[in-house]
Amino acid sequence: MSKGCGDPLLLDADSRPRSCHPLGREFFARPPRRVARELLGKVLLRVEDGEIRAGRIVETEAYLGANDAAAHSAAGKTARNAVLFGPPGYAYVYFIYGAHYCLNVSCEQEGKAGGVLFRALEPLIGMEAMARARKLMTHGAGGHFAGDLRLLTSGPGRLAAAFGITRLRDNGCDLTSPDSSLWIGEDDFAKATVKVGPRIGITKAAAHPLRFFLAGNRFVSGPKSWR
DNA sequence: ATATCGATTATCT
DNA sequence: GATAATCGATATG
Repeated sequence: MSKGCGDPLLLDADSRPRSCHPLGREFFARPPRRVARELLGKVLLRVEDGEIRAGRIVETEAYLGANDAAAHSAAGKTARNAVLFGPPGYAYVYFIYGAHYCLNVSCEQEGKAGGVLFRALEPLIGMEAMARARKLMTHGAGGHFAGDLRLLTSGPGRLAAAFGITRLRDNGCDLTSPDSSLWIGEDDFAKATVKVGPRIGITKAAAHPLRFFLAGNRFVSGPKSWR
């Protein structure tokens, strides 16, 4: 039983999230370790053609700029990773394994690299659109996704696909502005216990405990033994 | 339930 | 030319 399931966002007449307000730039202008931990329980929103997709952030990883061999920014600024060196609160989207996009948010002040990878969300709103974007809609289900909701947003590649995130569209997007198609909000969610462990899928600097997740949440990625 | 493996391409050496 | 902050399919216990 995951916490947060019965914590719906209230929507006003414009279908805009009412009880959810954007996180300010200063939230992200801090060390990635801190931002990664505090992002747990916050909400990622995609607003497109008046339609909303939203998910509770339940798993993140911190990447520490120059002091972290596993970070994309470790070897210095390039065209690909430039957003990580820019001002805080912007989307860094990269393409990996010839197949998947992954979403990060820039941290620290401009000039200092650092970021947080979004690893898993608990779906709140727009599961049908997420299933469509993931190409998981089954025939004859009457527009309702009947499969396991974990297939939508449990994993960095999956959540990016579910939210229609691509580098072309979203790299450099301001995640602190509700006028953006993609932004991060805060509601009255009471955060559950946070757990920490080593990051996933990396070879360099693999031992550091920089993966954060909500204890026992079923939407945390990977096998049960990781939750 | 856990393990292994192939796919596929942007980016960097 | 090698590598990668992943996923889904398949095999095996």
